[in-house]
Amino acid sequence: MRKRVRLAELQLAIMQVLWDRGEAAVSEVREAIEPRHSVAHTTVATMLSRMETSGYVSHRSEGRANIYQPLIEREDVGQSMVSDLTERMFQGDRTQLVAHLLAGEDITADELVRLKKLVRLKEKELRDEH
Amino acid sequence: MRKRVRLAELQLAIMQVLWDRGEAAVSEVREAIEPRHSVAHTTVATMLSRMETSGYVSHRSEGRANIYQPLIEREDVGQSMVSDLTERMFQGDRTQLVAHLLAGEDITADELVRLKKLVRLKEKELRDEH
DNA sequence: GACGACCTTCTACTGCTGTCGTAGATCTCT
DNA sequence: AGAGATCTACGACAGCAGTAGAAGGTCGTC
Repeated sequence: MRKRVRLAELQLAIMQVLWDRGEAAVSEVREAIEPRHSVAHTTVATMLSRMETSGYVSHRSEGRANIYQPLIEREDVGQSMVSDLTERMFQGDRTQLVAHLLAGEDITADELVRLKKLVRLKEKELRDEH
Repeated sequence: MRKRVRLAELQLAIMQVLWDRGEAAVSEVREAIEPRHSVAHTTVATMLSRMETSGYVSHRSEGRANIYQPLIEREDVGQSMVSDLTERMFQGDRTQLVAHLLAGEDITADELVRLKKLVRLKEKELRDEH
């Protein structure tokens, strides 16, 4: 059982970059998050440094630059955050979560098909476990 | 379009009580959240007072006590928070969200059935819109 | 009419997140 | 060698969430 991780806004954006690329220098991270989060270079550096303290990333030094790598996995964090929301907002009722998801106005027929597939797949998986 | 609301841990716990009961005095709220959040009476009072400033609740005074009521709706907050997570964690891909939900180990066959029903219902709803 | 129980309001402190500026190291190009 | 660009490291500060003590009002009951 991995421990629960809850990442805040900017931290998550930064992690996404690291997950996408495997590793990245501070300036790469900064550029990558630029569209949504327009912050100074030092802001990113500070964040990364703190995230290292928290055990989320590690770095090695390459020339003058620090290259950061993720230490936690995207899948784990994703699952943590979904469970977390389910518990806090819907008292653990997963169907509630999905209900709210579907209530979002702009859901497409195509998405619904994919969702059904996901559920069917999981059903099969459950059956095969015995 | 209602505005996005993101509630933190304790605040959400407090809102849940108000949603469940329609309204509640500080001490009621405190008792209700006790199991998960064991905090002083004044902590709850402070929180509620700040939440009033943020426009999440309002209160009227009944005798010596303040009775608080929710000003935001459970449904709206639920949807806000789901959208928010979907965007921040899964780049808006809702199927990803569900995939992670299903990856939680302890999902039951019964839940899967209910999920399928939800999706089918939504499909029907979409079709009927034309 | 005084006591204790119960409430609110005010004030304050901690820790986390976000945000940078400044200082100083280093590389790179002319 | 000197000028710029680029990086890190450090320190600072603001805002929000959580937490609660102290001070002071109000109510019921002997």
